Amino acid sequence: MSIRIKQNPEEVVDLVFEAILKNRLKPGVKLSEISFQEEFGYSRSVVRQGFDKLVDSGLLIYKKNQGVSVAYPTEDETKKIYEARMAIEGSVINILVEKHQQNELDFSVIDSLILKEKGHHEAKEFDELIGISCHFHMSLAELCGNKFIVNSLKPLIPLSTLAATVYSDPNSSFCSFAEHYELIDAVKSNDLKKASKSMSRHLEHCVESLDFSNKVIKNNSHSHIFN
Amino acid sequence: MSIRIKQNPEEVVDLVFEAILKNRLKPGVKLSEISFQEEFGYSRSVVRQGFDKLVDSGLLIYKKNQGVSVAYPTEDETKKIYEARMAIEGSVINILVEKHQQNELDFSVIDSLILKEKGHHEAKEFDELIGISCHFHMSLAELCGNKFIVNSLKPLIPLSTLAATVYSDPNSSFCSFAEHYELIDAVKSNDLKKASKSMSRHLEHCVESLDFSNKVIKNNSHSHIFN
DNA sequence: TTTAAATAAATTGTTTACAATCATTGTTAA
DNA sequence: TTAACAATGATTGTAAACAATTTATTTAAA
Repeated sequence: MSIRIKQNPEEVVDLVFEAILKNRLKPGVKLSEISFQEEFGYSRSVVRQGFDKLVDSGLLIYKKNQGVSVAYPTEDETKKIYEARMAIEGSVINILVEKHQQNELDFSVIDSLILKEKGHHEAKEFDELIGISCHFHMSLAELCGNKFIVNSLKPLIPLSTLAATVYSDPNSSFCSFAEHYELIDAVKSNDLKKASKSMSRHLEHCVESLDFSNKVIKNNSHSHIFN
Repeated sequence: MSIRIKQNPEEVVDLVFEAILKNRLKPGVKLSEISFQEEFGYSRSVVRQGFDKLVDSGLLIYKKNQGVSVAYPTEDETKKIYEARMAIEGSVINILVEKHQQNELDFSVIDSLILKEKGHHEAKEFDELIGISCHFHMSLAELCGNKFIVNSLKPLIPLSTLAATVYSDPNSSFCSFAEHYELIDAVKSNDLKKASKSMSRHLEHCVESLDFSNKVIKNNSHSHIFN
C-alpha cells in the first residue's frame, strides 16, 4: 500500500460539499485553513484553493482577513435560490420530456434513487433522506447530458440544504419522496404539462415547508470540524 | 496620486472576461502566468487565483503542468452552450414578463443598450456589436434581481462569443440587434408567448448563423497577450 | 466591577524559493 | 533525412516563510 499525498483541491471541495449535503456541516460555522490542514492532511495552499472554489459557488462566505464560513442563507436569499432552481429545473424537465419522447433516456440511476428514498422514508431515516433527495435533483440535471446545465444547478442544491437546516419546520416534510415519484412518472408518460406542473409545485412545497420565523442553529463552536 | 498595488484576483478575471467579449483574446491561445505578471503587474499568485476562477467558469481550459488556455468550444459544446442558455434565458423571460405585469421593471439600462446597438449597427461597426450584444443578454438576467440566475448565465455568454469567433460565418449576421428589439417589445407589451418565442428563435438563429464546417483561427503565437 | 488600553496569540494575505513537470532544442545513430 | 534519445530551458506545482490583520488575553485605570 502506497502512501498517497493529498494535494487535490477538488477533494477539499467534495469534502465540504458532501458534508453540507449530509447536514454534518452547519450553516454559519467558520472553517479555518489550519484546522482543515490538521484534520485532513492537505497543505494550507491546497485547502485555500478548495475554499476559493467553494466561495465562488456561494457555499462558503468569505470576509477579508476573517476567512470563510458556511453560508447562512437569509429568507430573501432562500426564496431566490428556489426561484433560480425553478428557472433551471423547469427547463430540465422540458429537455427530459423531449429526450424521452425520442427514447434517449436511461432512468436506471433515477429509479434506484427513488427506491433508496422509499426505503429510508419507510424506515423513517429522515436525515439520510435529505442527501439522497439532493442527488435526485442533480441526477435529473445530469440526465440532460449537458454539463453547462449541471454546473448551473450544482451550487443551488447544497444551498437549499443549508436553507432547510436553518428554517426547517419539524412539523412539515421537506422535499417529499412522493412528489419525486409523481414527477418521474409524468416524465415517463411523456406528459410535459403534468411534469412541469409537478416540478413547480414540488419546489413551491419545499419553500412552503420552511418556517422563516424560526431560525434554528447558530453553533460556531466546534472541537472537530464536522460533527 | 498614490501608487496602487494590484493584487485583486477579480481584476484578472475581468481583464480576461472583457478581452474575450471584445474578441481581443482568441480561442485556444495559451496564457502563461509569468507573461501575465510581466504584462499587467499582478504577482503570480494573484494571476493564478484569477486563472483558477476562470477555469471553474469554463472560459479557460486547464491542463495539469501545462497551464491554461482560452477555451475552444467544439461544435457539440457550442450547441450545448446554447441549449443551456435557452434553459436559463427562457426562464428569465418568464420572470421578466411577470415582473413587468406588476410594474416592477426599470428598462433604462436595456433601452440604452438597444440604442447603442442601433448606433453601431447603422455605423456598421460590427466588432463593437458583439460585446454590447453580450451585455444586453446579461442585463436581461440582471433585471430579474436574482444573483443566482445571473451567476448561472455569466460563464455562458463569453463562451458563446468564443464559439462565434471559431465558427463565425461572415455571410450571416450573429445575434442581430433587430431581434433584441423585438424581444424587448414583446416583454413591454406583456405578451409572454411572443416574448418566449422571440427568445428561443433568437438563440436558434445565433446557432444557425454559425458555420461548423469552417473553423477559423488557431493563432497561438503572440508577442503581447491580447491583440 | 467595568471599561479601556496594551500586549500576546492566532489566523489570514502574499511573496518567495524550491521541486516537479513539460516543451524545446540539440545530438547521435539508423 | 528522419527518428529516437538526451540535455536544456521554461513553466507550473507546492510548500514554507514572512507580513498584515484580526481576535483573545492581560493589565491598568475609572
